[in-house]
Amino acid sequence: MATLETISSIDTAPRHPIRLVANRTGLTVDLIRAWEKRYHVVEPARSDTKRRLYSDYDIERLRLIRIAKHNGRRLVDVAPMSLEALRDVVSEDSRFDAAQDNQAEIYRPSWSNPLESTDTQDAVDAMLFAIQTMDQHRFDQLLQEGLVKQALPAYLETVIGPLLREIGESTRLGKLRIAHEHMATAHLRTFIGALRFRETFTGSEPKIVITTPTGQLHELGALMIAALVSVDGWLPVYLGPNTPADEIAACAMQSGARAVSLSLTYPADDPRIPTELARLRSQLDQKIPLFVGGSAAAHHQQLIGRLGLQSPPSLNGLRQTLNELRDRGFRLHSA
Amino acid sequence: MATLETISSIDTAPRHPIRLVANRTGLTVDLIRAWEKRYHVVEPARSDTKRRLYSDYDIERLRLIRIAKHNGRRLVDVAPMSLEALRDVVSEDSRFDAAQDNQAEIYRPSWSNPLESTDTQDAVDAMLFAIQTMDQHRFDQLLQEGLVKQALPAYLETVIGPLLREIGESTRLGKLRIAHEHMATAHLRTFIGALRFRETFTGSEPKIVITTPTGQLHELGALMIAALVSVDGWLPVYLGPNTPADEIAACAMQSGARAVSLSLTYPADDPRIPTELARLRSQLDQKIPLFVGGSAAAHHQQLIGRLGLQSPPSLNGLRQTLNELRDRGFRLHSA
DNA sequence: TTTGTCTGGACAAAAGTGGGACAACATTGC
DNA sequence: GCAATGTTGTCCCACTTTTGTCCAGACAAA
Repeated sequence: MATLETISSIDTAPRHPIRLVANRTGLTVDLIRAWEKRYHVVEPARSDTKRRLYSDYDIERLRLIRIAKHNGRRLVDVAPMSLEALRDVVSEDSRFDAAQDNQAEIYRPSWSNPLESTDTQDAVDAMLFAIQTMDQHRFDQLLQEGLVKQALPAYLETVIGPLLREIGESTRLGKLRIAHEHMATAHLRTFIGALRFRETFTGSEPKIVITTPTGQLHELGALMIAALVSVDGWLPVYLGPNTPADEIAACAMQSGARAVSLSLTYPADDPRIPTELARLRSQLDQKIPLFVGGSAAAHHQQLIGRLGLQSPPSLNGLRQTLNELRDRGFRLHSA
Repeated sequence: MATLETISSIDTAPRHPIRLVANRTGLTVDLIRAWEKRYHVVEPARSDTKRRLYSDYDIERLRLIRIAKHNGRRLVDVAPMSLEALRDVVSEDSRFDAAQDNQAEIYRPSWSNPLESTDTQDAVDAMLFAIQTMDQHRFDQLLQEGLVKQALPAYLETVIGPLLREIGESTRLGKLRIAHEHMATAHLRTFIGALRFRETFTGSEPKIVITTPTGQLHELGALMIAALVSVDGWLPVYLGPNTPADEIAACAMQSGARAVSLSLTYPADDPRIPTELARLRSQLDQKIPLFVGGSAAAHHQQLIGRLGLQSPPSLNGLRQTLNELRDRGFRLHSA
């Protein structure tokens, strides 16, 4: 696959002329030179005739510096930073932006299957390529095709989950633009949301409230859960992202839900998470189990244990636990 | 116990320029300086050229003070408070807010306006009732039914649009819980998103980039536009909410879009809006028109005029303008 | 020949600073 | 109530610092 060759170490071989760098970074040629002259932002190698030759590394630096500037940093401050420091600064800034940007979804499914067959990996790569070229139609097509080949639960676990993780990672590393990530996220939101319409309801399904707590703006993990559990005969009460604990509890009460499931992804260390979880657990009927999943669930193991929450290791684990709960509940209910 | 570890130690090293602080807190640069001048809200360190340098601690203070203000506190009262005192005040206020929410009345059809054409108003009322009773299935059913009775553009304008306004208003007034609003929003996101799949593409449609600018987190307006224009033979490049100006411009360039449309709803007075719009307009090819719609567009009439943007008064107006643009473009293209 | 890049410098726009003015709004005292 | 007073967001000014753009003359690439 050539789409996303491992990006961990960026090529430092000097090969790109300044014009190409300008095109890729969105800076002007003059500006790149001015930055070099004044702050030594990058020190490109030279050809034997003194032409500047930039490496991928340089381009990455320039891109990040441009973003940092846009976030309000001063050139003087960011110019001497290393690539790693720049990445930290940029991700920190966008994380703490007042409006809590949608950027850089780092979805690391703690419940993902470590063994990946090449088949699904190819599918993911093809999708990433479609995203990179902004080929929405192709992307839709691939999503639909994949769904035909596998049952929904397996599809979510082996394709959609890894895809989300790769998108997040690639965006963070600058391989994908934020615009690409936005487009992909919006399409996936539509796609996964539409899955739920394929189910028919009898009205007697047990209900499960699904959402993300305050501060967690990425809803795709939660939406995947909603799609998944509806396959198994649950009726998801889906609240979207960023719901305060009080509201989740009230909703569970009003709808008569038998379970609540939350998805935690980003930011993983939001200080509001412990408070919200504790608050929710205390307001919720003790008989209602509270599930916590998502890539960031691992950061809160201790808390989860103390509060008596459930944190299934994978989508499959969640599914099984819910099935047991449903059947047990059914017996109790009819007895 | 570490469960509720309040982030006790915040970095007090001065390093952030005022612009970044404005970005992170949502305050304007002027306001931050005014607060310092009058109440010494924060006393940032200075660079050797007298530029203000704020610490994380300062930013946290400013953020809390902004929230306290939003909750109705007076600046004079909160300005001298310590960080801990501020946290207490803010959490106390939000608890009180939540308590008030609990008193939300049961559905009263006070929102049925007798003057309105009863048919669509009835539909909206019925949907609101379904939302309040958390009857998702009924809500879906009503949404689907309504779509059968009217063509999509009329449906969006006479039912979905008013419904969104009513939901927002009712939530603001406490008639609906936040949980209700979340459920309704999530469902509408799925419903409207699914509409776009009904269209078939030939690949020769003109493209239009549709999104909301940085800070605008509500995407339903933009999504409605995407659904609408696809009826008229445009191919929407839909980016979801909260896209930085640079990314919008880059996306328009890469996808070769012929138009860009933004939706502004909330917050209407976000100080980033003028900057982002100006930035976008300047980066975008002059030949590409930039449309600005949504309920908050009215707050920016002057800006829209100055930048030469287009702001159609209604969805229908947008539709007509786009149709003309499409046909004109077609002639030019084939001439 | 034409186009692009190089260096060094000049210039101008943008953004930050201190000070102050002002209008919108809320609160207080009568 | 109503006028006086206090509060607060925004804007303007004159000045400095920072940053983006442009130019000239020389050279290299196509």
